[in-house]
Amino acid sequence: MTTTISNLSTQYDPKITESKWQQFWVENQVFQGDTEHTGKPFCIVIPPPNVTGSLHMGHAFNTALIDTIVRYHRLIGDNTLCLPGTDHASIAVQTIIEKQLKAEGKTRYDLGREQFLARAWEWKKESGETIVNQLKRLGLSADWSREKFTLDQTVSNSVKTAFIQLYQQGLIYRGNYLVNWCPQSQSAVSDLEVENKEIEGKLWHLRYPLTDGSGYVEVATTRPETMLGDTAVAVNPNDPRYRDLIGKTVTLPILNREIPIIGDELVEIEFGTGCVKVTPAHDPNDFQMGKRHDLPFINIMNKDGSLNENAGPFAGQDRFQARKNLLQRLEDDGVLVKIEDYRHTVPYSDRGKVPVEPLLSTQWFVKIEPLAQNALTELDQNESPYFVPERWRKVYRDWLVKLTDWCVSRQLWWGHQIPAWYVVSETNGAITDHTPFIIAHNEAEAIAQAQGKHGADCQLEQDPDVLDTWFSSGLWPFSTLGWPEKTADFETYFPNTTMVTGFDIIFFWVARMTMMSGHFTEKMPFKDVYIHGLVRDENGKKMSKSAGNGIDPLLLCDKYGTDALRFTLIKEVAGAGQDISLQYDRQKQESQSVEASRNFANKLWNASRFVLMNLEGKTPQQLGKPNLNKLELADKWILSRFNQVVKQTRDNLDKYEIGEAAKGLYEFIWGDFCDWYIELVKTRLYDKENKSSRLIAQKTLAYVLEGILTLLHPFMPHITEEIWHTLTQNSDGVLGKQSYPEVDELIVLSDDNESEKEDEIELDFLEAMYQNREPEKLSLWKQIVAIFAELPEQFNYFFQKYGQGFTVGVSLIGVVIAFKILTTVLGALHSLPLVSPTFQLIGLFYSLWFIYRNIIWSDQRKVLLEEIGDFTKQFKREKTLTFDEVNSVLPSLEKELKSEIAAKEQGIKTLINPDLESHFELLINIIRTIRNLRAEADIKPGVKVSVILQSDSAIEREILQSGVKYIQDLAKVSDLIIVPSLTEDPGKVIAGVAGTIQALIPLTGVVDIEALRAKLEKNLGKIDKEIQSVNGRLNNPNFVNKAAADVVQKAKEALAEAEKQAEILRERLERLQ
RNA sequence: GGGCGAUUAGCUCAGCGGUAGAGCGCCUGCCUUACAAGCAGGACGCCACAGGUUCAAAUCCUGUAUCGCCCA
Repeated sequence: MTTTISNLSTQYDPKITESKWQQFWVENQVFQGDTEHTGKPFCIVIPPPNVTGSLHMGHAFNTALIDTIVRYHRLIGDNTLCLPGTDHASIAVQTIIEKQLKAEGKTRYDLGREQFLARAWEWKKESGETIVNQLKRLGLSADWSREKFTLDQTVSNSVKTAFIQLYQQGLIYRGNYLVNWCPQSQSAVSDLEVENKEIEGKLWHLRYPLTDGSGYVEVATTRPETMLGDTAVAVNPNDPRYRDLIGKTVTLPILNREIPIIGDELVEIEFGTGCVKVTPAHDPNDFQMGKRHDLPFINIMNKDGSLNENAGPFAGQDRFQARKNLLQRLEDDGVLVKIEDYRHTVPYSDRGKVPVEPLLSTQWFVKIEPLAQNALTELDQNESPYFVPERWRKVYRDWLVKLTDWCVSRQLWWGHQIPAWYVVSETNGAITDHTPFIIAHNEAEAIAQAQGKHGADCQLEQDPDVLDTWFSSGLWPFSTLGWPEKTADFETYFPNTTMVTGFDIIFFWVARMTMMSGHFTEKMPFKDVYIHGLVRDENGKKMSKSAGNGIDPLLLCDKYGTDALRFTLIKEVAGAGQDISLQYDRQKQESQSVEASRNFANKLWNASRFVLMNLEGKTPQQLGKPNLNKLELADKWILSRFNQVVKQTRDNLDKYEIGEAAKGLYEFIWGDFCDWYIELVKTRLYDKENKSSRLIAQKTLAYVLEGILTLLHPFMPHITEEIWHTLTQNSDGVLGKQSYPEVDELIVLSDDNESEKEDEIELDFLEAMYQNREPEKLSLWKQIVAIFAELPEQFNYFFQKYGQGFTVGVSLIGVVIAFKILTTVLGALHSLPLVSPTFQLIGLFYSLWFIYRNIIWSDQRKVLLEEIGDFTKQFKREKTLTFDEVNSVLPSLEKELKSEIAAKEQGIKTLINPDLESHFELLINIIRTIRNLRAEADIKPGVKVSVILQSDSAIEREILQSGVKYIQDLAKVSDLIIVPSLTEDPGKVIAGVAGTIQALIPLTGVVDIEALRAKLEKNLGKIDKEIQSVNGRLNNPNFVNKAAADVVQKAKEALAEAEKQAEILRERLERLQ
C-alpha cells in the first residue's frame, strides 16, 4: 500500500485515496475491538441511524465528531472500541411498506403479518446496507465485525429480557389511559413523536343551560366537536364569579345529557370565560379532572378519526367534517354565542403530519418514577453522566423531573412484538381489556404457564403490538455489548466512555438510556455525554426533509473529499453544543467553507511532497531523530512550536474542545510549518556543502511532518494515512494505530551520540524494569505498593487513599515523609546489584524520581498540585481505579521517567521555549516589515535590496544578528547592516518600524526614485481631485438638503476615506526627500 | 408565560478583564523549481443598545432590543 514520491501529483486527489483506505481499513479489520488489550477501555457506541434513511448532514457531523474522538483515543493507546449499528425505525419502515402495498392495491392485512415482515426484512437488507456503506464512506473507524441492528437476535433478546424484568418488578403495566393517537398511521405515538404547532385558530363560546332553569354558563373551547363527550363543566373554586355554581348541573345541548358543574383548581380563571367544558376521554387536563372527580369517560371517536356511536347524530362523520356540521347545528340552536380569533398550539404527528387525537385506549406503559429517580440520584450525587457542555445538564435534569409514564406499545407490526400472550379462550377468543395474559420469553413457556392456570386446552394469542422503537434504543449502550449475558465485551466496554449526540434528543434518548441502564446495570451507561448542535443551511435555517433544504454530505465528499467535509464540520464547532452553519451555493452545488478545507488538504499534500523530495528517498526512521545539540535556531523554533501544538491538541481533545484542536493544527501546519519553517530551511536543503546543517534540517522536517500527520489523523484520516505510508514506506501498519506525539518525547528519542554511553546504566536499569514487568505480569504498581506496605503507616495511608480520591494535604505529607525515609534507605542500597531485588529498586527509584521531580522544587510543586487536582477530578468521575487500570497508565509514566533521565543528562528539560519563540517572532516581524516596504516602493519580487536595521537595544541587535540569514532569505535582502544608531545620512530611503526597530531601505540604484515619486504624486493628484469633487457636492446646500440621507452619508464617508489616503501618500512622498 | 442560547469585519465564526482576531470574500503585485486549490502585501470593526463595577470592559453585573431553540 505504499507509493513513491514520483507518484505524487501536484494536486491531491481524494477520490482514489479515500476509497482505497476505506476498503483497506474495513477488509483488514484494523479497528476491531480487543477485550484482551491492556489499555484503558474506551468505548463509543454510535447513535444508530434509521435503516430507512440515507445519510444526511447531521449524521456526517455526528460521525465526524465521534470518529475524531475515537481515533484520538486509539492513538493515545486506549483499548478502543467504536461499535456501529442501525435502528429498525418502526413507524418509518411500516409507512414505507404500506405505501408500497397501497400502490399494489393491498393492505397489510391482505398480506398477513408473516409476509408483511418478510417484505420489511427484504427492504431493510437493501436500505440498511446503504446507510452502513455511507458511514464507511465517512471514514468511521468502527469495528464492523460487532455491528448491530436493533432487531438482531441478541438485541431482541435484551429487549425481551428487559420487558419481562420490568413487568415482574411491577414497572410495566397494561392500562386504559389517554395516549397520543395518530389517525393517519393508526397507532399510538409517544410524546416525542408529537410536534406542537402554533396555529391561528378560533375560540368558540358555547352556552350550556343550567338544568334548574336559573340561567346558563358560557364555556369557551378550541375543539367544539368534543362537546359530545363532555361529562362536566368546571370552574375554579377561587373564582368569585362562578363559585356558587359548583354542585349544580347543566344540560348538554344536542345530546341533552345532564352533567355536573365541578370546582377544580386546574381551571385557569383567565382562560376564555373562566368556565370550561370537561371531556375526560379527549383531553389530558380533563382526563386528570375526570379521575379526580370520578366522572364518566365517554369516547366519541373511532381509531380512524371518525366519530362513533356516542356522537349521536354525528356518528360516522370524519372529525373535521363533524366539527363543521356540529357548529352549524349549535348556531341554529342558539348555543353558539361568540367566535373569537385565537392563537394556540395543536399537536401534530411527526410521521402522519396530521393533528393527533388524545384517545382513551388500552396500552402498555412503563412506570417512570422509580427509573427517573435512580437517574436523578446519579446525576445529583455523582454528576453522572457528565455533560459537555455543562449547561445541558440542567435541561436533562428538568426533563427527568417531569417525565410521565411512558406508553410503549405501538399498533404496528415491524418491531419487537410484545412478549405477552393472551388467554383468549377465557374471553370468547378475543383480546379484550380484561383478557388474562402471560408474560414469557417465548410461546412454549407461555403455553406451559397458561396451561397450569387455565387448563390444558386453553388458547393463546400473542399481543399483536410492537414496542416503541425508543424502548430498544434505551438499551442500546449495553444491549449491543451482549447484556443480559455477562460477555467479555460487556465486562470490558461497559459503561461506555462517551455518548455523542445532538441536543434535540437529550430528552427522549439520553434520558431513556440512563433510566434503563441505571435500572438494569446499576450504572450510568456512559461517563460523558457530548452534546453537539445542528447543522444549519447557508441561510441559517434548520435542514429538514420537508423544507427540502438538506445538503447531501456525500455530494460534498465527492466534490471536495471526505477529509475536507469532516474538517469543515469540526473546525466550525468551536463553542460546543452550538449550531453550525454550512456555506453552500445551491446552483453550483459548491461550498466555500468545504473548499477551504480542501485547500488545506492540498497544502498538506504539497508540503509533504516538498519534504519527501528533499529527504533523498530516506524515511524518517532511516534518517534518525534530530540531534538536539546540533539544532539551529529555526529548528529549535519549529520544535518548540510543534511541542506547544502537541500539548494544546491533547489538552483540547481531552476536554472535547474538538474545534479548537482543529483550528490550532490548521494554523500550525499552514502558518508555522509551511509558510515559515519550510521557507527558512530551503537554502539549507539546497546547499550541498554544509552537510551537517542539511542533515539536521532533513531530520527535523521528517520528524515534524510525521508528527503533524499523526496529530491531524483523527481529523483527516485518509490523506494523513496516505502520506504517512509514502513517508515511512510502511506497508504493514496503519497510521491510526501508531502512537500520538507526546510533549518532549524527542528528548528521549533524539539521536544523541555523545550521551548514549552515559545513558547506558540507566537504560539497562529500565530494560530490567520492562523485562521483569511484562512476562511475569508483575505489575509495577503492585510492587510499589508492596514496598510502601512496609513503610510507616502515613505512607501506606497515602497510597491506600490514592484510589478513592485523596487530598492534596495527605499526599504531600506522605510523600515528604517517604522522601526522608528513602534518602536514608538509598544509602544502604547503594551497592546492591541491579538485577536481583529489582522490584524493590523499581519502587524506590520511581518514588525518588517522583519526589525529585515534584516535591523538591517549588515551581514543580505548583504543577503537581494542579496535576493532583485534575487527577482527583478524574477519579471523582471514575470512582475507583483498579490495578489493571493503573497498569495501563504505567507505560506512559515509565516513558516520562525515561525522558527525565535523558533530559538530565543533556541538560535539556523541555523543547518548549517561549523566550526563543518571542525572539523568533521579532525576526518574523522584521521580515514582514521589509516585505511591506518593498511592496510600498513597488520593488519587484526578484530584486534584492540593502537594508539598515537600527535598534537601541543590544539584546535586540543580538537577536537580529542571529537571524541575519533568515532575514536575507525571506525578505530578499543583499546587504544587511545592524546598527545601534543612525550616524550617517543614509540618503533617500523608505522607512518602516517594527516594535522598537527601525528598518530602512536605501532606494538609490534599486528603484527609479523619480518614477516612484511621479507614481505617488499622480495618485495623490487623483485623490486630491476626488476630494475636491466630493467637497464641492457636500458644500452645495441643494445636494445636502435634497439628496437621500444615505447618499449624503456615503459622500461623507468617501471624503473621509480619500483624505486618509491623501495623508498616507504625502507621508510617503516626504520620506523620499 | 417559563427557560436556554446568540448578537464582534461584507459572510461564517474565534476571543470572555489589559494594544480587536481567523477563514472565505474584496483590492494590489507575483506562473519565486512543494503548492495559482498557491505566494507576498493591503483595505475594512461606536465588539446590538443603555446603565453599573473597575485604574482598565467586546470580555464581569443589571436592564433593553432583535433573532433562534426548547417547554407550557
